[in-house]
Amino acid sequence: MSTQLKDIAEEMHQKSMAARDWVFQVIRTAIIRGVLPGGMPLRQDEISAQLSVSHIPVREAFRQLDAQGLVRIYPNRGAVVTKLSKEELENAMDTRIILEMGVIRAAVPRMTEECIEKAEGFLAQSAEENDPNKLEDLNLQFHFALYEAANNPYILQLIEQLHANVDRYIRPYYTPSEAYAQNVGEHRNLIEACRNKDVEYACAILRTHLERTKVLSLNSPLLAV
Amino acid sequence: MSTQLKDIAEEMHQKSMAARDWVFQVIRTAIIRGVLPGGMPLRQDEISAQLSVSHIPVREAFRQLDAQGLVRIYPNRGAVVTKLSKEELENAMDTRIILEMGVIRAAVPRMTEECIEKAEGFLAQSAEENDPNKLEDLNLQFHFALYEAANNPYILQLIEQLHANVDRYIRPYYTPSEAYAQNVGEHRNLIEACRNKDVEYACAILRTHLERTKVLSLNSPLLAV
DNA sequence: TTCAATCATACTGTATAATATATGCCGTAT
DNA sequence: ATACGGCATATATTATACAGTATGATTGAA
Repeated sequence: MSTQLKDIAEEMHQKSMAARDWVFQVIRTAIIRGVLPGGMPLRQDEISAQLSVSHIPVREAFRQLDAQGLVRIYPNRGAVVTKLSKEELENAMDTRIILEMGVIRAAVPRMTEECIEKAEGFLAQSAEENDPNKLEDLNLQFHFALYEAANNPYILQLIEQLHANVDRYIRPYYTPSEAYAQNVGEHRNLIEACRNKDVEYACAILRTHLERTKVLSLNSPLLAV
Repeated sequence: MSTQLKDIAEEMHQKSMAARDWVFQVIRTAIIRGVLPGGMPLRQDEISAQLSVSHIPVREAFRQLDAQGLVRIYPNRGAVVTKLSKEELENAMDTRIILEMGVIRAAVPRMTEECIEKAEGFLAQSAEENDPNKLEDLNLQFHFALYEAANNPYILQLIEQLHANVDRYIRPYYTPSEAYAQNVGEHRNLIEACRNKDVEYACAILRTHLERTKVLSLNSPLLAV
């Protein structure tokens, strides 16, 4: 685990970034990718030693991670990587469906050809990609390219945050498979509906897509008992 | 301002609570109530002196407040109470509408008589209350009593967080007035729709209610230019 | 007036220490 | 055997002091 965390640390090492933000991003990425598994205790001294910072920025990073639901801080006992129960994941996915259905409804009427072509670009890239991490990123970028037309940064940020919480349980399915192929087909249909400004059809496709993703994710072995 | 912040500090000082959580709640309440107005810089030394803690828990509280959108941290410059622009408030209110419409749709079919009576209780209390702060709390409790039937704590927490962000701009209207009387009427209708398990009617009432609140809030003089 | 150097202020992070709390162990009492 | 209360240890939490640094304002000269 130690070496993997440091790898991510190297990868995240941008210039002119405050230590706390850097620590935050390193841990966040590690959690999303599953490098730090759900239920794992994060000891501040250990993290601060591994990342060569003091425990102060680590505490602040924990605090922000807690606010975003990626870790949970137990008072006087430290931070633990969040491990969702089946009910909690179901709640999160239901919330995600509500948000994404709401945003697509607002987005379709305002969709420009530029948006659509951007989304098509990500879809094309994902056809040539095999790395599951990259595939998941491309999937997210595809959806967000469409959602951006809604012109509501606030809700996009909520969706992104929600995505970070459930990604771990979906990621295993983002690999060449029957389920994945079905995803690609749905994405193509979604683009066509957007291009035709067919709000109801776009909503129907997206709902089917998200409901299927929800069912898949609920079978994840990573869920808490 | 100093004295008022200390008043809230006293009020919040209940059971043994970690300093950071205490600081967080004090500042959060002060912001929601408008005691700390939008745009006001929060200097960590000043806050820590006023609340008799060191700057460490204050920084952590700032971090959490930032994650919840109540303050914005400018790197190396400190925290400033968030002041929404008209566009940002509109985005937040649109998001709120999407979330609350989604949750009421899930809640109505599962609504028990117990839920409804609980909501009616809050409604009755608000008829005898004049303090705007208390009225706003009762309003929130009324809505949440109904939403709880959806059995989705995750989305409730999102709605609560969103509410904390927009409350300031709505609070001025929670005072005996024509607009407020209209609110009460809408609330009564909403309860009847819930009792009849009339999902579509409940959604329609709530949408009207929220859209009206949105329009009202957009007239707030507290908005950023 | 304009631009650049300087300065003051406050944030950011480190190091260290003191305090508080949780947990497990052990012994005693019921 | 179980329950309760101390005790030791590990860790979190906070305080304090201090060094480093970014930012905005000010100053002063061209």
